[in-house]
Amino acid sequence: MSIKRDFLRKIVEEDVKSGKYKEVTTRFPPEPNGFPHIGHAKSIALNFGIAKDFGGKCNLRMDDTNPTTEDTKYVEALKDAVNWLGFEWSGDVRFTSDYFDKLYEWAKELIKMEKAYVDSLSEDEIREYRGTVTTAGKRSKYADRSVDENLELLERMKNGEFKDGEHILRAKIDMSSPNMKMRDPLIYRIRNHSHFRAGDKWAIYPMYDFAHCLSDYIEGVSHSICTLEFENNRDIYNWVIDTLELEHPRPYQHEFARLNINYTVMSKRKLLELVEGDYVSSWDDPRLPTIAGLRRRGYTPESILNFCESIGVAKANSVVDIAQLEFAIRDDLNLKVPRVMCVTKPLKVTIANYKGSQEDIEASLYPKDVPKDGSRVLPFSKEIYINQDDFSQNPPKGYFRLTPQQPVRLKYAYIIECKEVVTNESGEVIEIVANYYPDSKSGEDKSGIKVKSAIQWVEANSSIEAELRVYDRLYKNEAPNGIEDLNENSLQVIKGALIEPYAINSNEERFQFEREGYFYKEPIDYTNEKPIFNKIVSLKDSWAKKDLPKKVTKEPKKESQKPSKSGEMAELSDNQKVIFENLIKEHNINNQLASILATDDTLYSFFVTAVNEHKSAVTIANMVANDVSKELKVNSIDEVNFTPKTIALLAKMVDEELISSKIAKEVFEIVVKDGGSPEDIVEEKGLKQISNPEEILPIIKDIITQNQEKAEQYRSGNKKLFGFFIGQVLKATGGKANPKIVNELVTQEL
RNA sequence: UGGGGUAUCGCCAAGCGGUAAGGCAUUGGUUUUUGGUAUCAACAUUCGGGGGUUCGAAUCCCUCUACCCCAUCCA
Repeated sequence: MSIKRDFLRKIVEEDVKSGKYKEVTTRFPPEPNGFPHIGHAKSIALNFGIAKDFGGKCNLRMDDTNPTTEDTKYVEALKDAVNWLGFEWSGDVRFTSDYFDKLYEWAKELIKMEKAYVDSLSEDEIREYRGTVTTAGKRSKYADRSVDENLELLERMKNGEFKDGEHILRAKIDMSSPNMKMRDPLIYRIRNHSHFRAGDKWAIYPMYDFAHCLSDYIEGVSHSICTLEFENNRDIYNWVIDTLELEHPRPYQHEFARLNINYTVMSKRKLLELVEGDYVSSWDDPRLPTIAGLRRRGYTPESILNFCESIGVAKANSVVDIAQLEFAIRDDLNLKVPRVMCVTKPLKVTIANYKGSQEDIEASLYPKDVPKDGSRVLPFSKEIYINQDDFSQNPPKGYFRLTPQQPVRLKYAYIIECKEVVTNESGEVIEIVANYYPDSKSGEDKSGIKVKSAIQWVEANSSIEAELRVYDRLYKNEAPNGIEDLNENSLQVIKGALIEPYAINSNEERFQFEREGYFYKEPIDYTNEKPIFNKIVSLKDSWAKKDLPKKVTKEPKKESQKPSKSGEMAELSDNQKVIFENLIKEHNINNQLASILATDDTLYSFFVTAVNEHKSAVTIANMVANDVSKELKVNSIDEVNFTPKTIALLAKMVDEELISSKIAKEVFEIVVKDGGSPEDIVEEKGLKQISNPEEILPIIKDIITQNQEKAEQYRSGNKKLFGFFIGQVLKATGGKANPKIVNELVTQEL
């Protein structure tokens, strides 16, 4: 288990530590209504990864509660994806549909508790009754049906006695809840539609909000991890479990940000649009971010897992740069796959002074920085092909390849130089006549010629023609909206590329075509007669980049924000104004503090009571407005461990310089957590402030000696380190040293 | 507009009162028979803005701003 943990793993870790759960159980719960994409991979990696890290289990559950959209082919695709990524789910694949009976019983339970009712409003009426985000909704007149009537209706709904939409089962919660999701959520709807697994048994199907939490509960899930858009649903999740009074341990829901990648789309709807509109070949089109697509393109599971790990898990909506994914696959393949030579745009080279008919050159499959062995035989003869890009008659500055003036090495073979350029009638170079240096053979070079680069080549007779499918980003737009943003050049088919025999004859599936990129034997269309390779990703190319237009640097993002009025404050009522003025005049409290106290009755009365105990308005006001207010955000005043007296005491000790304000905060936190009186805590833990320089000085000297280097840096201008020294001293004294004195002494000593 | 979230480098992302981690990208140097890899170095005096508290604030408090989610009988 790595030391660095995302926030979810921290939550899990804490739950494990506190003994909340005997075992960690997570689940990956897709709806089988589409093909999984790399966003699912993030979720898979997370859920299965957490289970693995904590020695728990992870289930694979098909959330199949909507019979009209789901299909078994998606179930297979989902299983494949999990397997391919290298994970094993615990037990069999689960289906929410397996729990339909249980779920139905719970629904009846809710009715009996008068916490659910059958509503018979129309769809439009329901929407209307729900209200809006700013106005409360109102309850349906059907909400008062008797338990028996509800039970009977539900039974008949289940048996298919009604048409779709005629009735609906709703939870009875709160039609004026600020959380729209809690306005009597729908929990069962009529769907006279057969289910791909349950067949025609049911005419009603549970809704997500009812089914999901209970399915988690049935499976003994401890941590139900989902994406951010379900944050609002968490209240129902808890409501259902609480209301049914299910026994502990019970699952809790946690949310993280879903994955977005630039230049592509991740939503089911948009992906479907691409496939159905024939903008791509199918769900496994190598340009798609689907697992099937990535897989067909040649991505390895390891690279995707590494990618998922590199992007982290957090709650901020974000868009990951596609370059990060490309890095992951390059990084993985670099150490794994053999190098091979391929000429994408062949240019014939005749070696005029080559005497023999053919020779075989043995060449390593891996560069020396890849710790793998293996070699293949490279035929060489008078007639070879090089890439058109590797020859130039008018080379740009810094061009390392073959020119009429500049020799080049044929990788693993000889150095050649251009003797004659043959052009066709339109002036295009169609052939090069070259000379080679017989004594320049790779590994036994005695020619003494220095070349700037070594290029790939293939021998004319033995090389094999192949088709290359080269993919570019699917969209030309970083944040694509729709079809109009598609990159029409996202697929480029190169026919007539020439490739060395080894690539065809070996069993390897992935190769690096040297100086070109990583390629994958097209898993479906490849035949030995017609070899086809998918380009997985290109190599980094700092030469090609030079010609590219520099990415327009965005204008400085620090757009000036409207400067808000300093110390802006809430509108005060007349009564509050009086208090406000009084606080400022009588107690010498600053505007902001006064405003906070004046606008909050609880804080104000807290303040007044505390000041009665100890007449130190400013100190107390600060503590009340900062620390007390913080606690009261979480807990109400009646359920909290402290009283105004606590604060008064603390303020007194601070005023008397018995403790520092830092320690006061610390003590306050202890009181909040465990209760007790401040004085006892200070006494018990020996937190009294040390203000005696003679006591502090040796410690400072010690720390400076231990950190000579940093002291030096400080003296030569790195003033940031001041805080470091203060921190060290305070740490050494357990926070007890009087920081003011420490400040003075450290300044003096340094 | 009510509620729920989120803001730290071009892109991800650590950080939880004491020196602003790391990765990707970018820019230079070294090595290199891949313009690849590896390696070294540079890249946030500042954490959305403004205030307050503190010896000290990305971290605590107040306030403003921007963006995302919620009014499917989808999940």
